[in-house]
Amino acid sequence: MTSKEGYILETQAGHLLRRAHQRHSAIFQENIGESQLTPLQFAALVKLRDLEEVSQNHLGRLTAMDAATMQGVIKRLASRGLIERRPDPNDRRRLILSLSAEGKACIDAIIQNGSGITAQTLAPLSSSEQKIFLDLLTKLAQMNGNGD
Amino acid sequence: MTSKEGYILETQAGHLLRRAHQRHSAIFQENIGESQLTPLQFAALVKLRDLEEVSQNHLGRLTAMDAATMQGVIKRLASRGLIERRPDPNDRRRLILSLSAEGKACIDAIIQNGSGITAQTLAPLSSSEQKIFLDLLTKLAQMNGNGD
DNA sequence: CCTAGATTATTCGTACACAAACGAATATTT
DNA sequence: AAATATTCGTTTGTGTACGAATAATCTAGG
Repeated sequence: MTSKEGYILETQAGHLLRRAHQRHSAIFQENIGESQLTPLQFAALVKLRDLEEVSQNHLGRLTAMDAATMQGVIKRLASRGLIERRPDPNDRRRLILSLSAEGKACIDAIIQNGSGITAQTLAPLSSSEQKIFLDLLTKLAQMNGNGD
Repeated sequence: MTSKEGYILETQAGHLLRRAHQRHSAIFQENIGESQLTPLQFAALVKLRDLEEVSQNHLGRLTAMDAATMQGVIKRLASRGLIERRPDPNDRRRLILSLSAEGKACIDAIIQNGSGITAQTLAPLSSSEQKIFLDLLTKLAQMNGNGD
């Protein structure tokens, strides 16, 4: 009777991670407002706001996106006029990315919501549980042997 | 100096969930063997193995995939001969899904790896931490007010 | 019975996600 | 300097992810 129930999908870490990520994405979308930024677009703008100028691949590493994904995200942000691309005079392979005026205004106006989104995502947990969860999750998010 | 560092991307739940899910996917792929099943395809086969027969949308709800996503996953599994589709005589809208002989053999042979993949995903945590983490993650994976 | 509403599967469009291969450019080695 | 290797950004192909729209079908209420 238990022969084929030895493996319960609902208790597997991968399945739960996927569902938790789904739920977070839904919360993100409900709270990001009319800018209609996606989680990845938001992450790219946040990092760009911190660093002022970075190359495309470097920004990809900082936000955990591979080169192909980054290319699409940047293309969409650039087509909306939120970021600017210019060639690196010291390395003609590179594109230097920076926020446009609109991009800076957009992320400045929207970044407060970021903490609210995280709070709402973690709302099912108590305050102490949230700390523990983030601590453990951070360990699980670490890739082996890289990190810029 | 801290004016623009108030929001740290690396400590946000959404970013960490995304990275942890990325890491799990990589582990999954390294351990799934030559079947080359994806996490979603694996999940669909596992559920189908438990239930013998389900409609497509119902299986989607059980595995947390929307109808459009499910359609693609099922189409690929069917084209590989791992599952079979037949119309429901009691409801002509529905497709009844079931494992084919090859599908059953495939998932039977591969499901043992499932626990290993979870173990490897959680390996950075101690045994007691793993229990706590899965408990908290389960709470965060719960969508509000549904679940079939 | 019969219409209004819901459900099933499909399709379209957009956006990740990543392997693989590519040309151009830089870096390293001999 | 020449040959080799690496890095940068791009493109292609496959697979999620999901909103929105659709045709076919079922269900419920009048």
